Amino acid sequence: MDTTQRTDQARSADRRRELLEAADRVVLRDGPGASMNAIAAEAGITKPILYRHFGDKGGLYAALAKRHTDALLDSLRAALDAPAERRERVEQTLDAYLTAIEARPQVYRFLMHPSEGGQQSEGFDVGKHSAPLLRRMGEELAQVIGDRLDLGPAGEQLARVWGHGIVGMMHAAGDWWLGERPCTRAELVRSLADLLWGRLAAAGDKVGGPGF
Amino acid sequence: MDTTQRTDQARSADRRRELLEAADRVVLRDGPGASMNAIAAEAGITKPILYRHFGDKGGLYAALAKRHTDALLDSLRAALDAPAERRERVEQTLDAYLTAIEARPQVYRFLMHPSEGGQQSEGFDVGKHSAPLLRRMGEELAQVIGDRLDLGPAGEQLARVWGHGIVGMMHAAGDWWLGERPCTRAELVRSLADLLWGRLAAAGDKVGGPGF
DNA sequence: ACTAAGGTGTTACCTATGGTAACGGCAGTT
DNA sequence: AACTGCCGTTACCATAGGTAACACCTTAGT
Repeated sequence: MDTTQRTDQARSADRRRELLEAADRVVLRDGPGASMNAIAAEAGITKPILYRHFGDKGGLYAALAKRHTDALLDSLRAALDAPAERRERVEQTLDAYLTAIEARPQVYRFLMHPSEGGQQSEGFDVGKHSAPLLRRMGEELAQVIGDRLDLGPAGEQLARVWGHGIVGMMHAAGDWWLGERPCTRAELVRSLADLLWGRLAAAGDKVGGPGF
Repeated sequence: MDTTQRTDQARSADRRRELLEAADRVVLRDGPGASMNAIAAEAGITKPILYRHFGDKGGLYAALAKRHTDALLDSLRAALDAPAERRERVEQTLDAYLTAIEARPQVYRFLMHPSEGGQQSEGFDVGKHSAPLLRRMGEELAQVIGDRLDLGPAGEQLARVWGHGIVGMMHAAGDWWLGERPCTRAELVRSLADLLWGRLAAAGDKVGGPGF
């Protein structure tokens, strides 16, 4: 009986992984607009099985998103925990994120602002995934900041604001960069780190201008 | 003949505005998942007319988004151009943005991460709108920064990176804040401005910690 | 060997939605 | 009176998400 359940569960888990991998391929190929039918076809089966495994499309996409999100967060954590001075760590982390989105843009386009790829203008309610990743990254960063920096009495809150703010900065800049490729990754990293290091505040007004 | 065309055009424009206002009401009520049927019903007409006016759902939503986007950008420009010193302006701008999203969260949820509201998990390809607003804000800010700050040879590029980065920071932090309300708007503004002013870089390590 | 359970898989169907075709009517112009 | 141009309708199509009902196969227990 134990063995039965174990084997059953194991097979089910295996199947689930297979299905997720098929879904992954399709999403990577067709974009986030991929239909359940297409995914099922790629997996060599039909829709109802997908629904039995994942409940609904949101469930499938959530499972898919979780995979990549976890992977990305791991790589970011590694960069954040590296033995180096602060500026170096920040740059490493930014670079890790940008490297990831550069290597597999489709994946991260899917995670961030879903419905975009795909020839069809169809779609579904994918907004649910974007938030989770950004939020998780924000909270994670906030944790690190709050743990390691001495920010005074309201430090906890400050850390959270900064965590989400920095993640948002990274995300938006990365997204824009991925679309226009106006510079190298290293330059982007430097520019963002400079921003975080207060260079905006320190910069001088342009001569003759109205000041800023 | 002239009069004819003029009156026809005028009536058409009026109608278009009416339709947009109806769509606005529905989107505000039902979220971005609002169906074309619902919008048509609210306007007291049927679908084909909407399609004649806006082409497709994307067109309608684009028109809708443009309205709000323009309005928001105006208010941001005003804050950015106010006669005050730099820090003050930055805070004013952040505050203007946050005030706007606080006053009409539904609108900005629609503009930013579309498909989210609505009881249905239906949706359509709204990802197209999010980008435009963020991008436009980013470019606008980049312009201001590039125009007024002396950033050396690569200043142009730096300004663009910063523009998009800051906008992303504002967006993500605002979004998170709107969801959790962990502090007052003024506190959030101060925290973000502090971040921009390099307080992250300047903060001391926590005693006993591994450093950051 | 027979049965019960729980997984896999199918076909066929329902519903809602974006989108369109074909039609009719109502104004003003010529 | 005929023409043009917009408003508006009903009816329809295609596609996508999601579900019901049914069949199969493997394994456990009797």
